[in-house]
Amino acid sequence: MNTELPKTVSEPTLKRLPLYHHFLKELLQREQEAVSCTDIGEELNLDPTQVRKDLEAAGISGRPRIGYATAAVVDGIERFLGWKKVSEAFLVGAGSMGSALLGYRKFEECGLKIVAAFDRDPAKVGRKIHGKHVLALDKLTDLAQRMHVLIGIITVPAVEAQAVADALVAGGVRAIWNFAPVRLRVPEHIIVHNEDLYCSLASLSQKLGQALEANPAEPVTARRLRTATLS
Amino acid sequence: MNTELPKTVSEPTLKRLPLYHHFLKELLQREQEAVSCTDIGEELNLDPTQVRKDLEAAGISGRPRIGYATAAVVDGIERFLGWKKVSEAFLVGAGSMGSALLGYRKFEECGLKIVAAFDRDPAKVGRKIHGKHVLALDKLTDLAQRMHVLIGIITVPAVEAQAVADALVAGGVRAIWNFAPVRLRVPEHIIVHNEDLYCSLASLSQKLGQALEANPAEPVTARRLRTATLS
DNA sequence: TAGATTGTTAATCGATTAACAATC
DNA sequence: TAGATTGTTAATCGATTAACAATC
Repeated sequence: MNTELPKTVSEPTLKRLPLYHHFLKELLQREQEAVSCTDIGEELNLDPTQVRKDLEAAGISGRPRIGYATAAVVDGIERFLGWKKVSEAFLVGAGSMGSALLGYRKFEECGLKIVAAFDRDPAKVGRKIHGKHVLALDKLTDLAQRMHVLIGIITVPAVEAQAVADALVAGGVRAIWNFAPVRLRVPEHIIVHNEDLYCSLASLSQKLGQALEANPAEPVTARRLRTATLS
Repeated sequence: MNTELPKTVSEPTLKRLPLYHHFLKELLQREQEAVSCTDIGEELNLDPTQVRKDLEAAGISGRPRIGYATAAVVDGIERFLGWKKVSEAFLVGAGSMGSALLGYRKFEECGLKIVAAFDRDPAKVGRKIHGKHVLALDKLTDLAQRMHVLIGIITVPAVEAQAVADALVAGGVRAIWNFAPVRLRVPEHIIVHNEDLYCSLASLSQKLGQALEANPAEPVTARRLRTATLS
């Protein structure tokens, strides 16, 4: 009876959809009711055909000659990305990165509600960060199970990440957003997204090196000035 | 005279190299002097041929039957990624995310040295975060210019990001690591890397939604228990 | 009607994977 | 020598881009 085929959508497409969403929300505020792929492409520096393909993948259609109805696209993207029904998450590791994430209020508009944080450090347990309770790490699995929390966010140091992942999986979590610079070993059916800043940085670093090689800068005299300035 | 052709290396490859680096450093500590692509692939769940191709792209070669010399690979990756010569960076936006990044000490091992932070907020200016001075935002361009800083890290709110990018570019920065959820408009020769958490989250969220549709969980009775537990 | 824009199919491009020869 | 592993070329796969028909 279900006509919808579970065609999977490519990662690049999934990451572009929020960009469209963001732009179209702006257009909505300016009360622009229709938009073409060309408009979107120009704003975001993307090929119009690619935009059209992405929207099609998200199940959104427009009308020849008219374009897409702005509100319909916004709504369609939200629905497609699962932003309508918010999932609860536990954040593990209330360090500086964890605390920063606890402060991202817009996550809730993107289907993610962090309901509690966990930390090993007794000094942090019992406190609140950005309005969220910090609980003891050893309660993680049990609470995840009882509360049927679906998402785990890992912001602990690398060495602890695997143990935390195990605890989350034991607690029945279905997806893990991993900020620790390690590859986690988890059962196949668990969705893992790695947010490894060192990997991103590596790519930036390499490109900068290439660019500097091709077109160096910074004469030595300037270097000397620099040292004087900072110290 | 320069035999090296500036063949560009793909983004996926660049992001895998740090993974190899991390694993091989571990092997080094265990004094394992040689390693095969199969070993690496098994550890990181990657195709051995892909590993070999990646290493080749980084200009690293091994020996048939023996494998790769662990130390040589570690060194080769560091050299290739530009981790040997550290570039200085300014971080703009000393909020929670900015502060978190200021605390990442390992960045220096990856070619990135954050030398100062900037913020609009007078209450933050003059203070130190993780040992780095917070300076007034209006000094950004001038200081970047005089110190020949090459990298800018943007951790300000979305609305301010473009202005900050402009200031960084005016200051002569060559690369921008952008954590604000906006697409920046910068001259062509500037390298921009977007670290848009909402885009990453979107992809996670969509996949979770798909997975839940295929295999739902969480009976209503459990939901009720949950509410009782938290409040 | 004419023209702009979507929808859709085909072509291109690039990355991954497979096959196999070279080599220690 | 035999066998394991690299190096390298070919095949596959998937995403992007181009071409063009359909349509309002």
